[in-house]
Amino acid sequence: MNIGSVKYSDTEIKIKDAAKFLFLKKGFSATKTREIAKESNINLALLNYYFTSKRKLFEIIMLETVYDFISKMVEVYNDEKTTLEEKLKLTSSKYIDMMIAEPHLPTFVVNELKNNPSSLLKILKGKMIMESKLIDQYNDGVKKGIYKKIEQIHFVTNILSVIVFPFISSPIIIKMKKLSGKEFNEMILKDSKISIDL
Amino acid sequence: MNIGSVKYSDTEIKIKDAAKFLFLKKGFSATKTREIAKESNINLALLNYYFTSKRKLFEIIMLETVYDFISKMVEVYNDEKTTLEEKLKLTSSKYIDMMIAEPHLPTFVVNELKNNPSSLLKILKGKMIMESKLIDQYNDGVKKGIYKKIEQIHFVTNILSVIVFPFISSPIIIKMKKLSGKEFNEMILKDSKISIDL
DNA sequence: TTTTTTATTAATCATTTGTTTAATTCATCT
DNA sequence: AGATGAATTAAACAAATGATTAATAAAAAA
Repeated sequence: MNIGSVKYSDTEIKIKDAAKFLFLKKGFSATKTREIAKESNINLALLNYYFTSKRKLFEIIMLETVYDFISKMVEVYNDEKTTLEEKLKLTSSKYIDMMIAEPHLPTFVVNELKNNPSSLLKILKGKMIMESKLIDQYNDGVKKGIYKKIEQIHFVTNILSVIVFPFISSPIIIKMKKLSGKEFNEMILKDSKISIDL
Repeated sequence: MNIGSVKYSDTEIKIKDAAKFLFLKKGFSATKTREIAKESNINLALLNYYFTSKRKLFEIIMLETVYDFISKMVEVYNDEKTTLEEKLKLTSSKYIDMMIAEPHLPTFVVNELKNNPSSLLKILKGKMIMESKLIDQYNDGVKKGIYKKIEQIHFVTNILSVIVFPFISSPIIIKMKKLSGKEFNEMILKDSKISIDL
C-alpha cells in the first residue's frame, strides 16, 4: 500500500481512507476538508496537523493509488510462467477485479494522467509495461513470424482500451439495458474478450 | 451547436465559450465564476444575470457538448451509402478530428457519464447508435454468416474503446516517447487501426 | 510522580467564492 | 429630446472553506 516504508498511525490511516474514498469519487476541488474530517470521524485540525495541507494529502493518495494500479498490472506482465495469450486473459480479469472493487479508480487515474503526467512517470520508471516479460514475448513472436508487427504504443494502448472502456461507460449502459450493477458485472465477467489481432 | 432553437446574444456567447473552455479543462468545482468572467472579459455579475447560477450554466454547456459529440457520431453511423467497414474507418477519423480539436472532451464526457448518466439519456433517446444503420448492417452480416454474433453492448463499447483510449492516455505516452503533441497526432492518424474482430 | 512531548479539540482567522444589490450607461421607442 | 427598459458595472454580502491558534488531554520519558 505504501510506496516508501512510511509508518502511519491509526488516525492517519483513518484520514487517508476517507480522503481516498472522496477524492476518487468527487475529485480534488469538489472534496472539502470538512467532509474528510466528518467521514473519518476526526477533528478538522488533524488533517493539517498530519498532512500539512489538503493538496499534500491529495498528492500522497494519488501517488499511492496509481502505484497500486500499476503494480497489479506489472505483476501479471512479469510472470515468467505464463504465455503472452495467458497474460492477456489474466490482465483482463485482474483489471475487472480491481474495477469491481474500486469503480471510481479508472476515471480518477485517467484524470490524473491528464492533469499531472510527470508525477506518474516517477512511478512508471523501472516498472513500465514496455520493459516487461509481456513485451519480450511479443517481440519473440514477431521474430518467429507468429504475430504481426505493430507499434508498441498501439499494442499497449489497444490492450488497455478494450478492457477499461466498458467500465467507464457502465453507468449509461446499465441504464440502457435496465440491468443492475451486479448483473452488468456478471455479464462482463462471463464473456469479456480481448479483441486485439496480433 | 444549440439543442433547441435558443438565440444567444454576443455576451452570452462570450460567457458560454469561456465557460466551456474552463469546464472541459478543469471540471465544475475547480472552475471559478471569476475565472469565467476574466476569460470572457465580462463583468462577474453578468454570469448570473444571463444564466442565473454557475450550476445552470454548467448544465447548459454539458448538454450542448455531449449533444455535439453524439450528433457527430450518429452522423457517420446513419450514412446509407457506406458499408459497415467503411463506417468503422470513418468513425475513427471523425473521433480523431474531434479530439484533436478538443483534447479535453473525452474525459469530460466520461466524467459526466459517471456523475450524471440520466441527463445524457435524454440526448441519446432517438439518436442512439443502437438504432442506427450501423447496427442494421451488422445484424444483416450476422444473418449471412459474415460476422460473428456478439452482444451489441460489447460491439459498441469495443468500437468506442479502441478509438478513445489512445487519446486519453496521450499525455503520458507523449512524455514516454518524447514526442511533441503534433508528432503524436500524426502517428495516430497515419496508422490508427480498429482491432475489433467481427 | 513530575516533566516533557505528542495528540486532540473547539474556536477563530483570513480568503475565496457564488450571488445579489443599487447605481449607471446604453439602446430603443414615442 | 425625453421616457422606458435592457445591459453593464462596482461594490458588497453571506456562506463556505482551508488553515491556524491556543488550550486541554493523553502518552511517554524522566
